[in-house]
Amino acid sequence: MGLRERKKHRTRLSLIDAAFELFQAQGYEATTVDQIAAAVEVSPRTFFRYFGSKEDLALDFTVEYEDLITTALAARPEEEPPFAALTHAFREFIHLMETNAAEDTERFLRHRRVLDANPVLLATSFARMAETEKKLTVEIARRQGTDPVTDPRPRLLVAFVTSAVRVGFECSAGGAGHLGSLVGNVENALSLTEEALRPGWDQLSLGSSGQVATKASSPR
Amino acid sequence: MGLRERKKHRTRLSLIDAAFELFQAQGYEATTVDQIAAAVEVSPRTFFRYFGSKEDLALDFTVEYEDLITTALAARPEEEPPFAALTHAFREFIHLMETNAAEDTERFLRHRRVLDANPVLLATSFARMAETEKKLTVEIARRQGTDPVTDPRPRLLVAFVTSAVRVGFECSAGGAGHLGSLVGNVENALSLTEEALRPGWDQLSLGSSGQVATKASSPR
DNA sequence: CTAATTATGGCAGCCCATGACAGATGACAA
DNA sequence: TTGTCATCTGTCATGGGCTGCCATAATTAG
Repeated sequence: MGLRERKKHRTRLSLIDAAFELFQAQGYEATTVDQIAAAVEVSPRTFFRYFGSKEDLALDFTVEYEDLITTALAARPEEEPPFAALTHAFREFIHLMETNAAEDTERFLRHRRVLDANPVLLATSFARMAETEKKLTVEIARRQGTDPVTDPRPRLLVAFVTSAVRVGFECSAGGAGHLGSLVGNVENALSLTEEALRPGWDQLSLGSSGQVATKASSPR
Repeated sequence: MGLRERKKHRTRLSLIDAAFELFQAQGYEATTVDQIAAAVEVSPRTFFRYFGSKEDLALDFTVEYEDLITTALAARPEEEPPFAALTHAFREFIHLMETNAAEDTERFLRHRRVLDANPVLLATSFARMAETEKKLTVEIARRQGTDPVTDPRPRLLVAFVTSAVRVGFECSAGGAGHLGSLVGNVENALSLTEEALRPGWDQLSLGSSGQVATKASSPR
């Protein structure tokens, strides 16, 4: 890897770190791109060569997490039922945050704190999750042997699990920022979801419909 | 109602209608506030006196819908189990769009089309739904006789149902814009969700935990 | 060392959004 | 009707987010 590339990578990380320090110190909205650029001694114009927008920087990690989750799901054994595969993938992801290098763990918690302090940003981060949901749905549908676009069931399954994770995060939002409670809350939400679902529903074993949607009935 | 107030109301509606016409013609992003203001022959500054932002205008109807849904839920009979109350509230809401005046129905469909064409906007609309979810959760928790902040179960139930509605909308996104298919898809998604959930789970009848979250276990 | 590639900085400009001030318009009472 | 008052509206100025353009400086390749 050449000098040029290393330099770029370093600048990128510097921008992220400087930005999040400012976000924590004075809030996301109150922090201007000029401030971030100045902190790294880079022209504001250059900032936008690294990140498409201030929001892009703030939510940059989401793409990394998307990779982690989708690959975690892909790595689950083929025999595992869809719901178990999904929840285990998410569990693995969360526990990865614990076993990570302390530096990465600290970054993760800082992200969470900034997001929890900015409802709009938090909402946007979940909005970006929609893309991840699509990918997860494709994989789940494959495992269920159904079609991810005409059959809403894999989509529903994915939505249920991601909802649980989201609720788990929400529960930990206010309370401090230590990782343990967050992990516990997500675990708990996933367990509750498992209790809530009818056993075997995720395996499409019964001859239940699911394709009714394509008929687009028009009552009344 | 005085002339002044009528005028304001008329200007407000004109702005919304002009905006959505432009949104459909050239896209949301490509439409500037100046264009909207010009179309209604109003100064751009005045635009911001009616709406806090361009996005506010585009998502204005969400607050109206929030009212409809929360009051629909509140109106459900007290004996009705929580899940049924929720789904019926949503069903009523959707069917209301059908029985509405043709003008309102047309507006509703136009909203959907613009949202479906703008992923960011769509995502933001669901983000705003978070507020609605909170209110629904409070009511559901009340009916379940549990606490909406310490017990994640009512939150999960609400999240499941709203997820289903969202998936129903998604299914209808591409296909044309006629109301029938949308209603059918949402109905279908709700039915599938009912199939997916373990009967009685929403009534917290069993002695299942639910409060485990507060212990914040930290495995590994 | 030279030449091509590429990152950077500065500038000008667009759009969104907000505060301040002044003028216009409707509301209301004498 | 008229005059006062509240409120709405337009204009101006400002700041922040974001982009295109061009010149310059740095890195890399030959």
